[in-house]
Amino acid sequence: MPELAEVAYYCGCWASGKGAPIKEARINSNVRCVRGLDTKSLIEQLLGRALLSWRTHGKRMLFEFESGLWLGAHLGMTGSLAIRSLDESLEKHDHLALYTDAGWLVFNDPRQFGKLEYYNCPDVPEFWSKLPPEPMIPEFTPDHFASILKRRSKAPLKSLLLVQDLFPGVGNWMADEILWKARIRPDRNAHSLDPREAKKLYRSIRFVCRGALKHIAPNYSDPPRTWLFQHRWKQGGICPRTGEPLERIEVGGRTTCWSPAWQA
DNA sequence: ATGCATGTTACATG
DNA sequence: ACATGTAACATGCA
Repeated sequence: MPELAEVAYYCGCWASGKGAPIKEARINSNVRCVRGLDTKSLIEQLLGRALLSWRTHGKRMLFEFESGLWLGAHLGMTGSLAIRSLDESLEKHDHLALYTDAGWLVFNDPRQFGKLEYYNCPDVPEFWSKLPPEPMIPEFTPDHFASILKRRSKAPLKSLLLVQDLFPGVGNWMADEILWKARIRPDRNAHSLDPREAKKLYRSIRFVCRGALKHIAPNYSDPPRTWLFQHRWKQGGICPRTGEPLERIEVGGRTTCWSPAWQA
């Protein structure tokens, strides 16, 4: 589920727990999400400390707790965050649960492709400030984009858009949305783009990232029906621009939805 | 039962 | 070393 904007939404789900000291911490130490983690130490460190701040970068989330404890989270394919009220019980796959006066802050992930990490440092961990620019910010310039296209000229554009070091936060539905909006076939490669198409693709990336954040991040509402988003998974889905059937193909090992009459 | 899933990565291949 | 492709991971749902 979670891509750029869904991650931003889930990241905010613990907000009402801000400032509330953690009175109890539980971690399922036998799930894939915490493999290699010293869960005993993490639990000890969480106790008594309150959540101070949170931020996202692409599909990553980072939570700051008191006294220089930072909890990193990735939601994988099926992860989510929530607060469970104190009178309801925890749910299956609540792999991390932090008891506070505001409720249980939980990390839930049935498929366990998500990941939790922690860091001890007074300020934001070093690696965080070195992450590549997200597509919607000013630092993601046309020149930066051009250098990506030049360096990775042979991969199908659909695959390229999914590389997190290049387009942090873009996932399967966003990549399809971007290419549909730009009217470019998903199996084209960067080498085949003329300057006009490259410019169109750049603008589409920015439009989709910003639009997703605007529509989805505040309360998980769907983007408008003018987007491919609302049509892409339906059986017999119709392209909102042409009225013709959407098609599904596999590109770079991922299911890809596109509109043959619309994308060239 | 079968096939598939909005993600990442270790490993294989060119 | 670099770019790209494939399998594997663990669970739920149609």
